Amino acid sequence: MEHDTRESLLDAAEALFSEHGIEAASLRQITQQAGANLAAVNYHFGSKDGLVQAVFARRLRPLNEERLLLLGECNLEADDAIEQVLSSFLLPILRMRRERPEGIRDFGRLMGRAYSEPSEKVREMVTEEVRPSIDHYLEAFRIILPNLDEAERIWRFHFVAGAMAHTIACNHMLERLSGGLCQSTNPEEALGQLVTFLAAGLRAPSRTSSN
Amino acid sequence: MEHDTRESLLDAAEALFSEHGIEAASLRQITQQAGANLAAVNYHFGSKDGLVQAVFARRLRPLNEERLLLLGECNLEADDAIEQVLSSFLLPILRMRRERPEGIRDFGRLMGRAYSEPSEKVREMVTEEVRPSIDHYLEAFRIILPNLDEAERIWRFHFVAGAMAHTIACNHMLERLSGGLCQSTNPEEALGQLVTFLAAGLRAPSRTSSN
DNA sequence: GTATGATTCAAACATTCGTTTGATTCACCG
DNA sequence: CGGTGAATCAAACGAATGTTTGAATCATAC
Repeated sequence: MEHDTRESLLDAAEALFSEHGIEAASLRQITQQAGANLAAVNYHFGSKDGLVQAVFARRLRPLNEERLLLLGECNLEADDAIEQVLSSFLLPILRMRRERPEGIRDFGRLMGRAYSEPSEKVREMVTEEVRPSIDHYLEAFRIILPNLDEAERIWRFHFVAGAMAHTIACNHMLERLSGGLCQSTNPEEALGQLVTFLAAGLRAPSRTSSN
Repeated sequence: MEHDTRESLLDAAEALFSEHGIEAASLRQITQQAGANLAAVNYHFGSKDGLVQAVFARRLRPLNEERLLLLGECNLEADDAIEQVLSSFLLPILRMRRERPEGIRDFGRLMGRAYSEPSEKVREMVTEEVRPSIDHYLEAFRIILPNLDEAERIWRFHFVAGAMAHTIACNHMLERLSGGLCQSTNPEEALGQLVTFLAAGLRAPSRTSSN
């Protein structure tokens, strides 16, 4: 089973990156939690940077594929096209936090933090991994928000991404703020609240155009 | 001028925390940029943690004072009460990024990242510094958004904070996304876009209540 | 001018980091 | 069985981290 150590390293790295941050998680912690030798990371991934990249790529590729799949199923001319597009964007990553082989849960937090990572190397890595998906969504926005000018569309897409990232990365704050009243780990609840809020924001009249 | 070194250390730490992250900015970088001796940080602040706390406290105290001052000036029964409250919340930190003694510019990015800091110590430090301000805003929300139930109000306040934090922390991404079309460093422009979007989101009908 | 306390300084402290090395173990095929 | 390459291992590498130390320097007041 050569794959076992590789996967164990990715799982441990994902969990520890999520909990302590990328820089603060040491290779010694990671390899110990994975039950592997210290040198295993450099053997399998070349370096810590290689490990970081692999951690993101493992989840981001299928994540963006699922997004684009759902986006393709949206009816962009329906009355609720905005809600459909938002759901296709938000649902895949929200679901990630609850489902399947346990480890995926951590990736949400890690991903929510990735946009504002201090390390430029990490930010560029993530940005380039997400960019093609972003371009498709901006294109969809041009169809479902024709009354906005291009700058407004980009601003509002930025806000959508911000609310999503904050919801995912800062669930601890939401729960403390609400005294447990709001549970951001429940994907259906989080999705509903997000879509309602963001769809209304996207529908706000243009600040410049007459229409 | 005993204050000179203290302030220089705070300025350098603020800039380097903002650029490289709190953990990645070393005391040697900080003291060198401040023109001080390596031991100066431990002398003036006791430890690196003490320095971090001082960096946040220096800006957060006046920031929250200004927020509450502006909030007190809002007419919560006016038609545009929502816009007024949002402006009072967003404007102070957006202005910080452009104005005054140079260093403040960096604090926005640092603050935008603070909510999702990996270090729990830092997060709690910032949370406790901001909490009283948050409580006042939640109270204002109860007045201007009476049709929502409490959970919805907290969710939406969370989204407001998220869009703001993302706008401040990830301006680089907005500019790259738009090819320079959107300039988040312009506080008036950013405020206008944010308020338009967020006010519409806050006005979305309740998902549960009948009204 | 000299004494006192605050401040600065160069140097070293013990840890920890990511990475490398070279030997050892393992699985698999001829 | 013997051999070949992948995989794992303990050990050490050099560099960087936050912190501490004790002497040197400064400003201030008597």
